[in-house]
Amino acid sequence: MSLRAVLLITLQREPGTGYDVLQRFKTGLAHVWQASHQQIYRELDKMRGAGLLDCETVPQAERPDRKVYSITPAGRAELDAWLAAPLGPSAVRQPLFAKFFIWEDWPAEARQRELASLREQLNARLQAYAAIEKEWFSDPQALTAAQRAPWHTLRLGQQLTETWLTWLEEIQAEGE
Amino acid sequence: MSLRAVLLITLQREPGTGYDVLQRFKTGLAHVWQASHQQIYRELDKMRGAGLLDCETVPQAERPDRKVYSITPAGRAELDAWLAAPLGPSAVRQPLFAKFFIWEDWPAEARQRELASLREQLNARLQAYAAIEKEWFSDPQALTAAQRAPWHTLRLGQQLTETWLTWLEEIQAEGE
DNA sequence: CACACAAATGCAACTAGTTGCATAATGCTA
DNA sequence: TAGCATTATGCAACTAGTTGCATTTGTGTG
Repeated sequence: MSLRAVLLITLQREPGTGYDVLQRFKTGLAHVWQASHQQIYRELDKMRGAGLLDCETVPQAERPDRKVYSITPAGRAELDAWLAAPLGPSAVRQPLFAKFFIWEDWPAEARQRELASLREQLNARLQAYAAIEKEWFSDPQALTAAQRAPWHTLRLGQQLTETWLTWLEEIQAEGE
Repeated sequence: MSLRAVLLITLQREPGTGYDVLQRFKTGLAHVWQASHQQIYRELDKMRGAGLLDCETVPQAERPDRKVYSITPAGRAELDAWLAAPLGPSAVRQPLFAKFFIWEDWPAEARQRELASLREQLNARLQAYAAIEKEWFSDPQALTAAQRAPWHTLRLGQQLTETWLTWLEEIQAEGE
């Protein structure tokens, strides 16, 4: 259901194609939602079938047609209903934590590789956040309420990543 | 794949039934992995079929048989392979963040309910952590290396939850 | 010129997880 | 004594997400 809602949100802001949505998921929305192109195309088609989206096919010279989706009143209603209902708790799945539960059998070198790899991932994430911040929220003082809200989500993302990194550094220091 | 690995870990520590594993997922492993009984039973049977687990059926007077699973050498090998390979990055899916991206159309009362509900969930999580800490790690000084590792995961869980709560309080304060 | 990449879409087969229902005994509570 | 929780298992149908492959044309790189 949540992918649907995210698609409705991005398309109510501005109609677009599956490919457009994919690009938004890769840049401005990267810390909010990620999905493969296959999933996006399939879901958009299902939503059109369910009457939540309209689809206008724009032929292009010598290239595959662009299918531009826009939200319908029914889609708008579904989005409003989703906004109104608080989200349920999400399931906990922490494969890394599981490895810590079998510490005795987790070879030291594998462990060090794992933690180094995680560290890279976390640093890469911080860089991605910085890029988004620079592009969209370069002046936090000048933000309107509507811009300020998504900016808060970026801040939380950064803070969570920093919490991870601090913990990681402690663990790595202890490992020597 | 990760559910498999988590099942291998819990069963190599001590053989048990699907029901046993479910109980462990509800208590000591609650911040590591959660899965429904259906998923667990199905996966255990598939793993037995793949030769990763042995199954011994223990009949009980007037109740359904207990099926006690234990890990085989093949299962052990699969677990070792999983431990050796660093985990890939996990997909980002933050439905709450998505709601912040449509702030203009997110009614204030729905928003307040959402944040209040989240706050309860986070506080409940902290309480669950405290219960686990009390039961398993009451004396952090006296922990062996093998106990110390899972204790670290609990600490990170707590710190992440606190990061969330601090952020939430800021957002709620700003909302007035 | 060959090769890779970007723009733009899609099918098919798979794995992972959810939801609803069902069974069957025991023990506890109103 | 009726109803509910616990112990213990499972099927069937569903939704969600992944992986591998395939098409067509332009544009840039070595």
